[in-house]
Amino acid sequence: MTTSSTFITSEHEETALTLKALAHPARLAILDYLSQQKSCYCGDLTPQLPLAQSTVSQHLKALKEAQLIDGTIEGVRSCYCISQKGMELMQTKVIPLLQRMNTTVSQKCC
Amino acid sequence: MTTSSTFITSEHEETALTLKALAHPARLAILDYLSQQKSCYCGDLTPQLPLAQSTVSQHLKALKEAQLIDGTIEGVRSCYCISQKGMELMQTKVIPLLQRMNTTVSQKCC
DNA sequence: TATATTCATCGTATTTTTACGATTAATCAA
DNA sequence: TTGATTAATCGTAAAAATACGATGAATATA
Repeated sequence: MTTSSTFITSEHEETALTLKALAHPARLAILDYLSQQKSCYCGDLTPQLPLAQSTVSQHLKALKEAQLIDGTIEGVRSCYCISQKGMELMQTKVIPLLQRMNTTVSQKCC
Repeated sequence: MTTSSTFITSEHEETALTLKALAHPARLAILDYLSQQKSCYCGDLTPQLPLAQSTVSQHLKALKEAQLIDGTIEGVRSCYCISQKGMELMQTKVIPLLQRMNTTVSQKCC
């Protein structure tokens, strides 16, 4: 892990953590699914994914640690949903950073 | 690497690759810098980053392979710039996927 | 031509990520 | 109470990412 400097800012550090949590096909698929389903149980995901139950649980943990989803225990099951706080983070931090890279360069470089 | 299914689509696979390239503080910082500078040489970056020259070169390679930057050899130096094609990809693929997760859920789940 | 500069690549060590099966804890149903 | 279900956690193996120094190829300069 690199420490933040003038060049690498804490914004870069923090956003990289969120992007890292997003940067896996299964985790993107889970988030995509949750955005349609409002909520689901871990057990709903496992049969749909080409992954073991323990692996799915690990991915959910990663998403939760990145504040992208919320999870609650409901009896014997665990219910997950998109995190409002996480989505705000996306809107205010992640997407703006990606957006500002797109400084429509008029002429090709070099 | 997981293969695409109905649940994990090729969109998820492809976007995850782009996000993975973005998911590092140094690479974000480089892209951020390039978005302001239009172009720069590898040698401009190395002294600003807390990383060895070979490591910076590796990060540039990763960004190039993800189509996020273009690179051209200019004599003894290498000139890099934001890739227009990559930015289109961001606008049409990556950001839309992130955006559509934000289905403003009215009530908290679970 | 000889030397210096720039940067990619190679080899390698370390850390992190990804995945699995086995186990455990908690709850539910019979 | 007993047995089944659900999902987290543990231990572990394999793969990928990250980092470095050393080297080499190409070009520029003296």
